[in-house]
Amino acid sequence: MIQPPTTILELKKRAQKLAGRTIGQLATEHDADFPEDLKTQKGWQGQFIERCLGADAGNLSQPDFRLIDVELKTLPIDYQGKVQESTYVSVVDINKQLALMWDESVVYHKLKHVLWVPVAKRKDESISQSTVATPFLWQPNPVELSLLKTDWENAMELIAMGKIHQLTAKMGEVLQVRPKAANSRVLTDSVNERGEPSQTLPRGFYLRSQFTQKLLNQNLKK
DNA sequence: AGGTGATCATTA
DNA sequence: TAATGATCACCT
Repeated sequence: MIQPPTTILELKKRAQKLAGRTIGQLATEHDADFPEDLKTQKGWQGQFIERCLGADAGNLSQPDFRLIDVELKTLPIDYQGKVQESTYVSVVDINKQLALMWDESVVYHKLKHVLWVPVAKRKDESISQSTVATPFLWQPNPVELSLLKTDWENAMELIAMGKIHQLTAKMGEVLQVRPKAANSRVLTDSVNERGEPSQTLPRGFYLRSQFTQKLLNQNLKK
């Protein structure tokens, strides 16, 4: 078990050591097995990198590194540096009675400081051949923060109005809401437009890949 | 049941 | 082919 990093600098140093290494090399060092592909182990890579860096939040709704309040996100890219997928952030609170403010939200707490770990992979390449690119720490600038806050507030307002059925993945400039469940038949408690108890498919907040692509590009320029 | 880690796979 | 909607594994 790797100890959690106690300072940002320590985390940064650990992360930088991963750059240029393949997942196969890291798995050997950490005595870990890796799956053939991610079809049935979609979260394996993210959890493996967490383990490599000493993340300690488990599945609590908190940033991964609790001592320093930093969230870890792996970012799937190709060898041209193109982001391959959106980034899951957290579940959507569909049945919270009190209306939360942005500053108190899980989304804000997780995104206010993120260690991005880009992992490059070719489509026909095995997991073990995937290569960690250059990890970078990110804190949203005022513009980014404003975009996130607006998207979050718009989504939460619809939910508070009982109009979650109107909430689609097409909404949100940088932060969207999409299903987040074992399958499409799963239901969770909600409240409808008349304020009556209801049920709906669980949803999650996701960062659009166009947004994370910009973060990656900005970091390359530095 | 509902969080974590996400990517898969079909649609538009 | 990008984006949306669906799904997989593990944990508490």
